[in-house]
Amino acid sequence: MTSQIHPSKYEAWLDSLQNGGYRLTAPRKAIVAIIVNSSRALDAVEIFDLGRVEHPRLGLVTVYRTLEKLDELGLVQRVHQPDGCNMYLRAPEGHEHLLLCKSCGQMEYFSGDDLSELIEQISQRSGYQVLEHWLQLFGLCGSCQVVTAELDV
Amino acid sequence: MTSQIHPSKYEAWLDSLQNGGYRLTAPRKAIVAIIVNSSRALDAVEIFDLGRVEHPRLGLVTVYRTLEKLDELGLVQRVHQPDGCNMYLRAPEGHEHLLLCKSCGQMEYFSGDDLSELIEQISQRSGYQVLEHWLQLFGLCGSCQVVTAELDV
DNA sequence: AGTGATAATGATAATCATTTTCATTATAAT
DNA sequence: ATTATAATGAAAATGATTATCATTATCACT
Ligand SMILES: [Mn+2]
Ligand SMILES: [Mn+2]
Ligand SMILES: [Zn+2]
Ligand SMILES: [Zn+2]
Repeated sequence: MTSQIHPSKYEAWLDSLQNGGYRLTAPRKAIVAIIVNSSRALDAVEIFDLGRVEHPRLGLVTVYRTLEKLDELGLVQRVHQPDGCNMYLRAPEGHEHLLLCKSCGQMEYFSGDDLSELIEQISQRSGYQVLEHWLQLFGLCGSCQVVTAELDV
Repeated sequence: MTSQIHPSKYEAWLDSLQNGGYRLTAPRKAIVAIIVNSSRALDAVEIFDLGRVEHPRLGLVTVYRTLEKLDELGLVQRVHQPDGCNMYLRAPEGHEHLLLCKSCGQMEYFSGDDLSELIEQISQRSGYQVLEHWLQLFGLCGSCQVVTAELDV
C-alpha cells in the first residue's frame, strides 16, 4: 500500500534513484510515496511525520538527505511562497508553472504560457539576454472559493 | 553624504518611516541609504558590513529589525533566487517585475507584462480564481554578456 | 533649549532549522 | 552466503534569526 494514486510515477522515481546510483531503501520508498501522492508542497517535518506512519524508525535527517537527492535528480522542486521557501513538491514535467491556492495550499501545474513576445521586448529595452523565467499564479481553488462565498452571506 | 544617487527616494523612505510612527535614527538612516542606492539585492550581513562604514557601532540585530519594518511599510521586498531567499531589494513601484543577472547579481524592474489573457485561460481550465502573480526573468546583463563573449574566443 | 516618556539600540543569550559526525545497519553486486 | 560500502539515525555542531534586557537616543511637550 505504498502508492495508490500514482503507482507508475512512484515506480519511475524509484527507478530514477536507482539509475542515479542510489540504493532503494525503506525510508526512501516511504518518502517518495508521500511526495508523489501529495497535491500540496510539504516541508521536511511534515514528510517526517507522514513517513513515520509507514516507517516508524525514520529519522528527520534522512528526510533532508532524501530531499537533497530527489532535488539533484530533478524529481522535486523547492516551492517559493510569501511565508517561506522550504517546502517541496514534485518538479514540473516539461514547461509548466505553478498555480497555488492561498487558502488551502493545494497546488497544480499549468502550461501554455507564451512569454516570448514580452521577453523579446524586455531584452530590447534592457540589453539583457533573458535565459529563463519564473512564473507563479496565486489564487483560490474551486472549493476554497465556495467556503469564502459561504462566509460573507 | 548619506545619499548620492537617489536623494529624493532616501528622503521619501525616511518620511515613510516617520509617518509609520517610527523614529529616525542614525542606524536606520545608514541602512536606508545603503538599500536605496543599491542595484543588487543585499543580505543582512552585507547591509551590516556596509552600514558599519557610516555607523561603526551598528549592530546586526538592528539590520534585521529595520528590514522587518521596511518590509512592513512596503519599501523593500525579499528576493527569491535559486540559491537563497534572504536578500532584500527596494520594492517595486506599481506593477513591476524583476529582471536579474545570473552572473553579477544586478537587478532591475520592468513593467508592461500583460498576463490577463493567460490568467483568464488558466482560470477557466482550473476553476481557480487567480488573485496575483509572480514573474521573474533571469539572464545576463549587458556587461556580463561581454565578459562571457570574451571568455570563449 | 530642557525635560521626560519611551522607542530604539546593541551586547548577549536563546531558539530553531539544517548539517555534520560516527557507529551501526541494510543494500546489492559478487 | 559473503562482502564492500552506501545509507541510516542518534547525537552533537553549526549558523541564521530572534528574544532579553540594561543603556541610549529621539522627539513631543514645555
Ligand atoms: Mn513559462
Ligand atoms: Mn505582472
Ligand atoms: Zn524563495
Ligand atoms: Zn551582470
